Amino acid sequence: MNTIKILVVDDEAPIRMMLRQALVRHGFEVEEAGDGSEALNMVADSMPDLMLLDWMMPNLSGIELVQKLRRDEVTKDLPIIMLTAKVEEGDRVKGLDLGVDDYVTKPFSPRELIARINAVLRRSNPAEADGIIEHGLLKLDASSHRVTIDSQLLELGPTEFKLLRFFMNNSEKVFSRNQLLDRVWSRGSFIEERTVDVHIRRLRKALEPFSVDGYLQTVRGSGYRFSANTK
Amino acid sequence: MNTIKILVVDDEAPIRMMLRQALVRHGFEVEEAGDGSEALNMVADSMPDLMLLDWMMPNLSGIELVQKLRRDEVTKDLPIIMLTAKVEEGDRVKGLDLGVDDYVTKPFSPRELIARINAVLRRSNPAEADGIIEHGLLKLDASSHRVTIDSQLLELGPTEFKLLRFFMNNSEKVFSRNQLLDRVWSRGSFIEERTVDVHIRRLRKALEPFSVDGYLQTVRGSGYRFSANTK
DNA sequence: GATTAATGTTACAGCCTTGTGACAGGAGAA
DNA sequence: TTCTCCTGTCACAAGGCTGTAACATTAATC
Repeated sequence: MNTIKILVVDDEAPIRMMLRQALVRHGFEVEEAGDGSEALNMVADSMPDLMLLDWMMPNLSGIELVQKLRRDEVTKDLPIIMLTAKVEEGDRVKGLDLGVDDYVTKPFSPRELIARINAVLRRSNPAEADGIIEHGLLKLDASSHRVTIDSQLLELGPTEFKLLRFFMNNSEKVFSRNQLLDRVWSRGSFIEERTVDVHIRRLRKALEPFSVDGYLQTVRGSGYRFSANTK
Repeated sequence: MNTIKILVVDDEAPIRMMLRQALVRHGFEVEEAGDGSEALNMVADSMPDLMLLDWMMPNLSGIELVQKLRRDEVTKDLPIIMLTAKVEEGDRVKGLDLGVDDYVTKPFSPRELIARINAVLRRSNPAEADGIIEHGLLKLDASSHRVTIDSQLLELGPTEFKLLRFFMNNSEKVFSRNQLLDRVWSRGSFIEERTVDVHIRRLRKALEPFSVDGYLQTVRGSGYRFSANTK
């Protein structure tokens, strides 16, 4: 599981601390900013996956910060959850117009906050619903999460499944180990390049009893390639 | 694709305006009603695809409106999403009993609203309407709320029933715990993902004495799948 | 053919996911 | 009220998967 980075923006250090604690406990990576302009820098620097923003802040207010982010092409889709002390009609409407993704009103429980965060993250995901991909005897059905070869069901682990899906969606192209780590393992993890080799090996072993081999090809010095052409 | 018509029922014009704006921007067709009786007329006239209903309204209240609609054969399946000012346990339960499809608590973001609307529409589509579904030895009669396996009556709790019905209506597809929470539990509250596991377990336990197992399959790392294929 | 680098294979300890039973609280019935 | 059924959560157990290291094998260059 890749770690998700959350930027906490609040002018009060104790509250940041509390939030950090709750978030870290649930496996998120946390960064902090004490005011709006600091937040802008951090967003530019490390592009978090989600921003938790206190509504009331000195200097650059929450409103302005959100406006700025929304205007920028790069950050206009950054999921933002606002923390509000209480529901004020005026603020609410403003926030809605700006495109904030969700509100959490204080006081809130850590669990609720986590649930909201997960909901927003899930929603902002483009939903990776593919269809059925076929290459020769190999058939991969993403919706049922099944792979068959010559009508025989294959047993694959999660990573092997993702790897095979990626290759079948990008056949005939060579990918370096690093590219594969980026695109199959999803960023954020620090994994040895050689790990890819091992998973390739596992995939090959799963296919071996059925096919005459040749789907997963090694391109020495460059990486691997999936090819439907037998041989 | 057909444009989808949404009826917005709220007594406050500014809020209707705001909602209209958000909905139109996402490609929906919008109609408005300022109170319950007006809403009844519009439903009769133009049969919208979904109704967005403010819980607090003068005259005909939200409760009464829903009751009336649910009693009428023509409108008893009209998807309804309620807008509530805050989560009141009592109201929520009442609403669930009446057959409201989902809740959105203010304040909410346009994105969240749109997401909920799409979720409800998606859910109401595959006609999980009453009917008899059969998969192998399993037979589920939605109208009489009965499940039999090999002609033996099964005792299921409300949640297990809904879960099984959902799976039987969407067999062979893998659903993540979160998807299941969205589509089987009316997601007004925040529920732990692992809760799904427990209900799966309860369902399996209920089926166990009869079948040779294999209906409810675990897809490690992804979720669960219902499959009629033994194994 | 020898040397060196790259890739194939295997084994394994730890982590993560899932299975499972227990339990407290809530809602409804008696 | 008290009782019963149901539900969501937790804690622990079990087992599968994963990333790495270590060793074997193959390819490339000279």
